[in-house]
Amino acid sequence: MPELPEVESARRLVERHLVGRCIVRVAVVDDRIVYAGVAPRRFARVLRGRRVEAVRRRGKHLWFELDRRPWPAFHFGMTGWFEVYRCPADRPPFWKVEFALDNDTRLAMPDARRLGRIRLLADPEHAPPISELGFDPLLDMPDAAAFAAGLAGRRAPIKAVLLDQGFSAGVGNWIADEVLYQARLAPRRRACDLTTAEAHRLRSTILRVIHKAVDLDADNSRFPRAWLFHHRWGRNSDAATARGEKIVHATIGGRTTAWVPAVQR
DNA sequence: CTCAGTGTTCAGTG
DNA sequence: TCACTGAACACTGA
Repeated sequence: MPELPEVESARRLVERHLVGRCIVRVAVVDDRIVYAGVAPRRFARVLRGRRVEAVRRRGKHLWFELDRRPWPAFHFGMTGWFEVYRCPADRPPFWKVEFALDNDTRLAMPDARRLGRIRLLADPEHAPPISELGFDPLLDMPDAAAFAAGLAGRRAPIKAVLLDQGFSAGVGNWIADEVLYQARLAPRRRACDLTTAEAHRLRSTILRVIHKAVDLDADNSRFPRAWLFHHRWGRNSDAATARGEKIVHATIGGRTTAWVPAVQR
């Protein structure tokens, strides 16, 4: 599920259903991996009875503002997400936490692979890991000059830099590939070797792709057909874009990378 | 049975 | 110290 658009979609879901409501019960599972730095039982005890005042996001991290600190913070890893329902029987498999609200609504976070994290922090925005994030393209994208300056100090492949959450928070594997395809940049190019014009093109492409995905509520079935997204999955050798361009798969920045050599330079 | 995967962290290297 | 790379983490589904 979780890159910036999916997490923003989850944020809006929770905002619709939880803001202004009180948490009457918190159910937890005893999972010391997903719960990071807090015992699940304490997490439940501290949050019961609190009122939700706002839901915030930065990069792939999301947290609740409550009427009293500390506040819960969530990261979805690869397989986490939020589900809202009313009937207790609809509690999803692999759930890690379930909040019951004062209007019979329930919110659960399932995470099959357990790479997600649930924290309890006095000030999530100003504590690691959120405080160590770089810019968020939706919240505080730097201007063109500052963006180019950021790339100039990096010798790693541009793909690896985009994946670095300390550079661009919220960009994950498919967004990085999509943006490089649409900006016509080869993923192995060193970030510091991009020209000013290429850096500016990359910056505006990041904005365009992320805004579009968010506008579509991260529903990938509605992403434009011309996007690489629909054609990149599976490392099959006959993969091609909608325009018939050959897609190549490689490992760059430690992740599977799909790109189109005929278009990306 | 094997392996890849919409992610992050940390040890090791230069 | 910094930047970067690759393995580890943990588990499902193809």
